[in-house]
Amino acid sequence: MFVGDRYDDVMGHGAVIPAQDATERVRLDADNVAKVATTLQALSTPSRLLILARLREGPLPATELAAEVGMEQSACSHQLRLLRNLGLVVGERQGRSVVYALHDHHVAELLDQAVYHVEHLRLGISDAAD
Amino acid sequence: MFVGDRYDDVMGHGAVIPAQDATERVRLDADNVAKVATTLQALSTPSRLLILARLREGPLPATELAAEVGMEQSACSHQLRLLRNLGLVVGERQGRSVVYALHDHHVAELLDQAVYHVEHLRLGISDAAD
DNA sequence: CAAACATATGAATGAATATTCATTCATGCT
DNA sequence: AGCATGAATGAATATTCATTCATATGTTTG
Repeated sequence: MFVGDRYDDVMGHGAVIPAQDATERVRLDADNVAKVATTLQALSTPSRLLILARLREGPLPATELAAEVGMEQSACSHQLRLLRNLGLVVGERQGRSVVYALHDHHVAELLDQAVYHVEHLRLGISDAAD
Repeated sequence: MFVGDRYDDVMGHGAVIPAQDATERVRLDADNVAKVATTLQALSTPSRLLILARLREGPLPATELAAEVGMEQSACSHQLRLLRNLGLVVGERQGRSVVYALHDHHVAELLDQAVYHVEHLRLGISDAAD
């Protein structure tokens, strides 16, 4: 399993700017696609979305987190590992607990943007399977 | 329920969420979650991402589209149906062809934002399965 | 109408993955 | 040390889902 490690400033404008002025195109080459897809997959399930959304409001120990999103501890832990491996959340041990939090503001914004745009789509979700 | 507080840089990552529209908070109730998750799932696979990314640059008839993203016609059609059902793309018949395009600017922006944030995540993708 | 082209569909298969159960590991308390 | 709590793990199961093959529907042109 390989990972390109340096995506620092792929887009070339050293500062954080809203991407809405799309001067730089979406530009998805084969490399990026896999990475983007994999990461977005983390947001593609209700359980993980709930976890992230909850953490969006602030850090929380694992057990409380599981309780709040209505999952079994084990199931939640599995999903947290996934999110951890993807670098979306971080867990810090504090006594008996491990307090989880979003990794950084990009995760938070990604969440916000995703929810915002999805909410504003005229989506006729019918998704009659495949 | 502590829902609703701000994410006042609890982590110390210097992340004060700008959010283009502060009135629209993340607010994910059980209803929304499913919809958001379902929609984001459309972006969670390389094939569909490629399709959307290509359409992001302009409309295209189905066959050309399939060719450009390197998929079989059938597979591409299946994915297009999915995207259609989700309201992310639209297809308009023009003679023999059906020309596909992104549904609206929200889809385009969702794509941009997703790619932008994912690119800027220090993600240690290792995802050692589940 | 027939032939050729363009797209959609259905069934089937295989891979990926979310969940549960049982167990283990780690930490704190008395 | 012994016990209780919190979290992670592995194996097993069930579900979800992307792709392929074969076929159907639709559309234009000869």
